[in-house]
Amino acid sequence: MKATRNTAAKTAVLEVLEKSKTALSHTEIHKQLNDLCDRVTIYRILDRLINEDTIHKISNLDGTVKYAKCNHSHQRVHIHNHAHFSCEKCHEITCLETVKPSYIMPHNYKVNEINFTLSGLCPKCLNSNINF
Amino acid sequence: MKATRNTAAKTAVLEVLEKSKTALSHTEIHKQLNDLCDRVTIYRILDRLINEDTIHKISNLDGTVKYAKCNHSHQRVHIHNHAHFSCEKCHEITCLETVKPSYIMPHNYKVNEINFTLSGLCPKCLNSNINF
DNA sequence: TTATTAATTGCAACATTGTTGCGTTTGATT
DNA sequence: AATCAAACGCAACAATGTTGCAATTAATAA
Repeated sequence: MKATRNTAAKTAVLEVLEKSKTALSHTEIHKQLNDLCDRVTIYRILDRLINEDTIHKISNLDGTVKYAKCNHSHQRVHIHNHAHFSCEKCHEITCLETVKPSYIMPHNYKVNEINFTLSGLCPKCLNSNINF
Repeated sequence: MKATRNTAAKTAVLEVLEKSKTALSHTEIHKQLNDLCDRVTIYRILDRLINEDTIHKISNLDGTVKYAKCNHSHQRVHIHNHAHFSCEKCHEITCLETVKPSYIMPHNYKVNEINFTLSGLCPKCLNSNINF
């Protein structure tokens, strides 16, 4: 495989994702970096980080794509099959690392990966709705 | 609510989706209609069909968006919370109407909708892999 | 430290997907 | 047949992602 380098831009992208509690879109990352590097460069860095298994990509119900740092802390083999929550009000996406769905598949399907996204109201927005 | 009309284009779009065993993208529908109507018209028809609850929209892991006819046959109240299977080889998306995941959520989240997509190999592609 | 070289970057151009405004056409109703 | 709002086509635009290429730079060896 190709050697991969640590560049200022890559470090900065990773730092932004590390600091964020929620998954971020390409545009959000670009804004936070404040023209440190080109739009295209960010796409390429995100691709590299995904290949390195440092971040993962989340496709939301509404078609938006977000990125989040992987949590490798507890497993030796990293599995992406956790759930994501997408808030309908604030549009934040959070990883629900502890939520793992169980399900029964029909025969003759080979499942390699699952994507489980729930949407509704996150705790923050749920609380601010109490006054309704 | 606004009155909705039956037009040639709407009938044709619905027919294409009815005949298809798998979910189709906007582009795929457009090609099948063979310039019966404008690209934009198809987007508007799809929006209307979703509002009428005749079809549903599926966002795939890779960011592609597909549409499929709803199966209203057995329930009085139609629920979209079934799973979808996305084949990594032929890229077809099929509705797994019988697969409903069970899961345990953390407190303080209000779940309104769920999206459960599994990817891997569909029965067709799994069989053609036997010779490997 | 300097030279080497392949990975990375910036820029421009392009592709795809989806949206909006507006004048025209058309389906359903009277 | 007349009415009129829904639906349409077209042009223009916006957002998101990709590609080719020349210039720059990080990591390695000399």
